Amino acid sequence: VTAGPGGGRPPPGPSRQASADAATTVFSRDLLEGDTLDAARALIGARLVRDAAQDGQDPRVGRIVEVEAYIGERDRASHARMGKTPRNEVMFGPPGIAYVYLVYGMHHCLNVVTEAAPRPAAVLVRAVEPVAGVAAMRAARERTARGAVRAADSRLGAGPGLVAAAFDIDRACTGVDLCDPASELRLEARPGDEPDPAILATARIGIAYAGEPWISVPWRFVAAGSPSLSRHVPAHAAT
DNA sequence: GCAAAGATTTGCT
DNA sequence: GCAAATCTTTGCC
Repeated sequence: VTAGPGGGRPPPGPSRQASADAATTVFSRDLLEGDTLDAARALIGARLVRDAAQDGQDPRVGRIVEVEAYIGERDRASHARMGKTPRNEVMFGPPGIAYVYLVYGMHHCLNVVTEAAPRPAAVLVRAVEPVAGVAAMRAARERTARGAVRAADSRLGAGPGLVAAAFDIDRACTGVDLCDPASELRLEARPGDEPDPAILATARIGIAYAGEPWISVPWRFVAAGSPSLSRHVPAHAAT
């Protein structure tokens, strides 16, 4: 395909105009198979990608800038704390799979399953910085909100429920292999020409029910200085 | 079978 | 800063 700037639509078939774009690579499943805290850090800067619903539209791409780790049955903040249930079953399976749940009866949250089966763990994608497909993200947000979305472009994915809304993610996405380049919803590696993000670690958000030490463990990771974080980062956050 | 609570977001005071 | 919106999942009777 030799389409010029703003040029034609991609051809049908499995080749996703691979030659026209800067080389993108799938996010390696190996990075998700080991320690979940390492996996969480590795996901900062990676891309969340959703293919366009129709030819001629831009795919949605978000740079992951905020995540949280939920690790094992002993983590009282994790959905795995009550053992395997119908809802959390996928957490006990292989890494790289999507786990999506509904929270507060209205918001969906996307997790990436980590660690080898049968260890239950996952990383919650809390915020992304829009990179491409911004119009599609806003349109999806407005469908969910059933009204105008006043947020700035940089804030379209600035929270776990907002990531799901902007990317049309719901529980039907549970089980999708996010490391499969053929998946409509997937992860891609940080572009090679982008520097390593500076990462800060803080306590996780919204888990006061879990008690200590789970409330305080620094298992939330953010890309320092991103305009798309769900919340402000404490000044003394660890690296 | 029923009650309670939740890995959130938004808008109003 | 606080409360409402909204419904699934889980725990207990």
